[in-house]
Amino acid sequence: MAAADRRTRILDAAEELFAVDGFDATPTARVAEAAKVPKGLVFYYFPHKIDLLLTLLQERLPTPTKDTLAGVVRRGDPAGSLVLRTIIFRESGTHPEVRDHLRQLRRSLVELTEAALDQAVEWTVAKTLRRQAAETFVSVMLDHANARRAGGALPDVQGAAAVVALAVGAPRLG
Amino acid sequence: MAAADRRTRILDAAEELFAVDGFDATPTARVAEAAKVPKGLVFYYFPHKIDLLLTLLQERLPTPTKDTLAGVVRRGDPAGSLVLRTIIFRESGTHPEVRDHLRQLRRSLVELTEAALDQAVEWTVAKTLRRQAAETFVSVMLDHANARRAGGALPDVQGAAAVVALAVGAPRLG
Amino acid sequence: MAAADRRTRILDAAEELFAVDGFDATPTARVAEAAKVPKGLVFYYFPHKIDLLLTLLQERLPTPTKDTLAGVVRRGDPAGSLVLRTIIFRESGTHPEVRDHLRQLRRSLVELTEAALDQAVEWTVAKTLRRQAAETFVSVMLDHANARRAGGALPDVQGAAAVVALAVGAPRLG
Amino acid sequence: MAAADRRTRILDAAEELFAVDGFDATPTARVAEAAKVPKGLVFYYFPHKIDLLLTLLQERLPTPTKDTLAGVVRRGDPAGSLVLRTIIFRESGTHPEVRDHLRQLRRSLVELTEAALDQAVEWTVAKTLRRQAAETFVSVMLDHANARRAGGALPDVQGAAAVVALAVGAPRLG
DNA sequence: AATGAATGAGAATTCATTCAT
DNA sequence: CATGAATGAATTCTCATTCAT
Repeated sequence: MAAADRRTRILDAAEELFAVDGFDATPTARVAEAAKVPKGLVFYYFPHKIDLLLTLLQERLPTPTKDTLAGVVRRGDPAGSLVLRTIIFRESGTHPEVRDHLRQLRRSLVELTEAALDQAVEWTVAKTLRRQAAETFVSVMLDHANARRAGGALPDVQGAAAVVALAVGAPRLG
Repeated sequence: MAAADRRTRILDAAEELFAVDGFDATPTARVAEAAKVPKGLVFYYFPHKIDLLLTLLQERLPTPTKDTLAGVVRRGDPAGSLVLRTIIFRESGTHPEVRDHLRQLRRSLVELTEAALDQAVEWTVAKTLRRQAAETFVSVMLDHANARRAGGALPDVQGAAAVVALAVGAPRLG
Repeated sequence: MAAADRRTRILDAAEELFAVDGFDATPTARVAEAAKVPKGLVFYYFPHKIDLLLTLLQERLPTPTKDTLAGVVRRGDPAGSLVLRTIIFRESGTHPEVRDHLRQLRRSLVELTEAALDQAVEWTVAKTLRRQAAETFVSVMLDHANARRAGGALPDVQGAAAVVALAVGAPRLG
Repeated sequence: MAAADRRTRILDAAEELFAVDGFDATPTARVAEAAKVPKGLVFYYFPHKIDLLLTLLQERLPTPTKDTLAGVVRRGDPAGSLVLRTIIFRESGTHPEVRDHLRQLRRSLVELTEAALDQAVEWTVAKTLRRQAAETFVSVMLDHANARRAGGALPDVQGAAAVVALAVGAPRLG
């Protein structure tokens, strides 16, 4: 219990710090400090630094769902795990395992969006257009997540939803 | 001129290495090695490592032009400076100066796209829609550049162009 | 008895691992793992790592016997491990107890060899020569054991036996 | 010059410490300290700890010569440390390069001893016996060096020389 | 008696940066 | 101007040992 608790605290700290400062720029010592555990304990649970990142991805990155999508459109924000996606973006260029997660995330988002489009319109949308529309929207979602990390002005996800809806002739998307 | 040449070689090497491995993961020694100059010379021209990155941004990141946009739509590829944008994305979360560059890049791309939309359609597009359409397209462009660095499947920029064109009622965009 | 069993398994594992990888290069955790006991138990029975080695010395290093010697000569191999084990100790040459054991082992091997020589020849060998011959042979035995760890070509123990036998004028030694 | 000097001091310190305490038991920090250079400099010249050992091997391990052998026999001591140095290498029996050096050293010592035997006796010694005699003597030399590290009683190298000489029928060896 | 979580003192190694020449 | 030797703070990781339960 205390044990699980401390492991959790370590992951919490890592998530926060990796998102803010980046994986490479975050010494394990700082993770330990933020988690208020001794340095050795971090390596007890996560023998290599990269294991922290991988564990975060495996245990905390939820598979996108219909709700995810709805949340994105409604609030312009991909629900809870935005922080983790932030991390994914940053590190995917460097760590292959992370890259795979990103690839998968994109694919499942596209599929989900296609399904959402199908439900949103009453008529049949041409396959190609549907795919293009879905990919466009997913790009905006990902760009949004990425921009949030990068700290610039955030793209307007709802606006994109409107644009895409118009393109497929639907009144609204979501 | 030999001097200018060596300085250029250093920047070339830095650009390449930063793009591939990331800024933090690239020791200055490796830049020197790749540029075939002595290590001391790198610090002679760029007293601090970050100066390499900043100089790259200032001297080599072109302001987007109409041609940029045309190139993106036509070839689905943001012209020459993709590499630098790669760097921008990766480092923007960590280095404030870099973040500013990214912000500016996005803004000028949006403005440019709005202008392009105006030219592409014969009638007047509602301001809000035009802005949303432009932002959507810029998101796709940036997502494309980012995805290229991350190494996943590349989003379909031309498809996005088609979607956006449809949304604003234009036959084609570009 | 379960207890005795587990203690034995720990010593077995330690002996094997120390012989193969060396004392310093073998973490106690690996001993525990190899013995299939929890890590804490190793320290329960052997409060300090060195105690593993010392116990091995005291409980498992048999006093060399005539049979030992015969085995060495006949098979060119230090029967089962007697000498091989000495290698273990050499590792921690800094530890006084270990050094003492090693010294003693050498002495008793020399004495044994002298006795063997006496039996092998029918006439009396000069004391000095006998001692020199015995020491020579013991050196070869120990060098053999050492070389085995180091992984090089093994010295020819039987050849050495022949040489020594010739020197003291005996037809054969062993 | 100052540079070469400091590099030399590092190697001197390493040689001394490795011989006394062993390779594994000697932190690079202690080498630096003994050489009176900053820790970083050790890694500047020898990027990995093992390089210290390898360099010692390549630069300081002389090929054994006739004089070596004579010294060994005459003073019962491996002239200056030739063999003593080999002990260093035995430490890191896991490193292939080190093992190779050790193997080679043994071989060249055996060859040298065979040549010495040929010169020492007037008649022809049978090939097999000569080889056995040489190997025996080399084993004693190596065991001597080893025992020195272990700190026990030193085997009598001159006695071994006498034994070997007797075996091949020569009055004296060396 | 038994154990696995916890700890912290090192260990090797990296690297931006300085500076004497 | 140019350079490569020099530096030391920082970083990841290891492991013997302790101890609460």
